[in-house]
Amino acid sequence: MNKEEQLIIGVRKLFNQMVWLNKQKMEDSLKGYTPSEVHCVETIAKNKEPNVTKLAESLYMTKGAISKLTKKLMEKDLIESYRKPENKKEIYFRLTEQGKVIFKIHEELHKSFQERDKVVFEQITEEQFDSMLAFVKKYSSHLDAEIKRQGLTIS
Amino acid sequence: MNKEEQLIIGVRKLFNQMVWLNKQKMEDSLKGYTPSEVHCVETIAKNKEPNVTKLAESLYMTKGAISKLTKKLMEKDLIESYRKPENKKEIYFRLTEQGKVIFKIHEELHKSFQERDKVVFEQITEEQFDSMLAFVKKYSSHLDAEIKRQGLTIS
DNA sequence: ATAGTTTGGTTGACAAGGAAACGAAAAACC
DNA sequence: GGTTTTTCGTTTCCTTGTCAACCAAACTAT
Repeated sequence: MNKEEQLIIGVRKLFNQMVWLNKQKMEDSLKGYTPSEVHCVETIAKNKEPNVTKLAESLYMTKGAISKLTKKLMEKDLIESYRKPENKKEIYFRLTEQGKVIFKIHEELHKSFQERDKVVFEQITEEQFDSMLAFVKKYSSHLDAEIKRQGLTIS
Repeated sequence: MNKEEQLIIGVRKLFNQMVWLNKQKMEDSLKGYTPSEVHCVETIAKNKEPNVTKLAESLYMTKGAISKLTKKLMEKDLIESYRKPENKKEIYFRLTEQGKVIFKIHEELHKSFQERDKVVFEQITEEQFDSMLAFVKKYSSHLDAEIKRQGLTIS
């Protein structure tokens, strides 16, 4: 097995572990809200003027899925929708007060994950860190180009 | 946003892109087989004497999911099950000839992904490569320890 | 030996998400 | 302006995977 493969497999495993482990924590602190709901709240908080299509792209989910997810989040009163007077087609979302609370808790949780994993990050140099960041960014835009090249879009 | 967060978010995005892009390719070359089916075939091929529980741990899925997935793969005649004479409880799996064909195609596909992404890997030094590998490995075992520490198991 | 415990696997009810078809609004084109 | 095309969001149907209850085999301890 060559190094490229090793790295990909390693990252996949790491990713799975993270999802698995964090899910448990999330279920404790944020009972009643699923990971994707929380993730959606987070994305709405961090994007400006997100609509269904934008959310679908950010979350790598289909528009249909987002449509249902946002509906559920509105029923749970975490987000609300609004429109712009000049456009009767697009629907935008923003957090409610309750949604902001959830977002805050989620942020705290992430800080605790960082605290938990601090030891790992302490062991690498600033240069290593930067080179990884650069690599990930480069790889990501390479794939973005590749996705575009194939005329693919999210959903 | 600090660097740790940036890196995690970057990796998550990268991961999503990869899944998204590769899924399209897979659907072309391996029509009739879903990504998880193929992934399961791959895992059966690469592990020695895999049973339901082992597969669940490797694939980060529940035993129930594996039970159904393997059943489907047996119906599609990609894998077959066998037992050991001294143990009437555990069920092991191995590839059929047809399964080996699928596995082979999947391997080729992966090579083509590597070819596609070669440019990205060419831009980094051997040292950078190794340091990333070491980092991922370290992080992974840190999380493994954390998972164990919490008395969590897969399913 | 046998009672209790743990481990391996299956099942059924349920929820999340994808695919495709659809209607309505907007944009593009003449 | 009217027509076609594209874009945006929703809905329905279906698949996949989780959860939790369950059974059977294996292990443990007395």
